[in-house]
Amino acid sequence: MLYIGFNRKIFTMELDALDKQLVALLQEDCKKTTKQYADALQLSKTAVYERIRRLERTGVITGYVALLNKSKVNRDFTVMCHIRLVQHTKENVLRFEREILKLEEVSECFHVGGDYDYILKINVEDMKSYREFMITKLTAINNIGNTQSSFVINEVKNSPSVHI
Amino acid sequence: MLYIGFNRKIFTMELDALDKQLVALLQEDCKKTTKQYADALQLSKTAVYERIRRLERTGVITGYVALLNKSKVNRDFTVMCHIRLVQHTKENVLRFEREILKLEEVSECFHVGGDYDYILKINVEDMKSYREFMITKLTAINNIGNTQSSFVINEVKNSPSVHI
DNA sequence: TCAAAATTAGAACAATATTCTATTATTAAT
DNA sequence: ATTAATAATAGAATATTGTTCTAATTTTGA
Repeated sequence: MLYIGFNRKIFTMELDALDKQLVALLQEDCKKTTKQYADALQLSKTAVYERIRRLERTGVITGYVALLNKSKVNRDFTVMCHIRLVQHTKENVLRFEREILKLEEVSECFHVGGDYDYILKINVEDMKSYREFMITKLTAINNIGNTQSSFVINEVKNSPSVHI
Repeated sequence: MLYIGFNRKIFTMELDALDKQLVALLQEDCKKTTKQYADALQLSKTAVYERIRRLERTGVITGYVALLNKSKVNRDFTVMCHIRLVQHTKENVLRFEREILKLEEVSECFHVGGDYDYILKINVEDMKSYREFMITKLTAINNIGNTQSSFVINEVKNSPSVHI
């Protein structure tokens, strides 16, 4: 697979069945010992070690992070916020996205097609702090047309991993 | 902070400034050495080691995972799918959520208030596979009223971490 | 103010990651 | 199909880091 262009993917690394199994395990828990992954895959420590290094080197694995229980840190009030811009000039779009990146309450932000222009996931402590966030930070950004907030009643599933 | 009830949080663990710094570091990169975190926090290895263990033991940290570059594994076609149910009986809701949990293409699913009942994040290879997913898996679930798919044009921000 | 409990530092030890060498398997060209 | 070159693997050797231990220090609560 070959793409032309600047900063685009040049090729898709071929992952064999063992790589896929390994990636699945690492997406579940990246803190097991090499030996544990090796036993699961019926390979030697070295084989697994080299495969992980290759996945890192080729950019398949981008990092390793700790996950938190949001309720334990008082950030379990989640809102999906839909935003419509007034005007879609390139400058407006870029400036909006730049401003959003500064907001620590926003954990996800997607530019989408359809009814609204952006869908954001926002994590705060409670409704009061959401209101505060809205009036002092979000709507302070220029060029926002209107917003629609969908409050999360229940997190059915929330995983950073992708099935391959 | 104290709550009454079954399966609710009993107390919120008090995190001091060092804990918060540490959690922030671990959410960025959980594979550094204890010594590296210790240097950053101006603490000894043991102090950091014990703090991490406590964060794990008290459930603040729920796990450690590898993050992937979705484009490298051909799962960079992302769709935010809004779903309305026909009927909201308890059984219908539970059955719907149970079915959603089985779908590996769905990485996030939130039960929300507002215009729609559920907002899903779906990761597949391309539009063709999304169509396939829609007609064979998603709409095969009973009790779905209608859906609205917002295709992601650009991921402005997509992080599993929360700012505390 | 004092005793009890928790936190921390530094050393000692155990476990694991990483490197090295040799062997085996895979690939690509003839 | 054969062979040379390359890549992947296993097992041993080494280096690094995680984990435990002990003592000292700080914090907490009466």
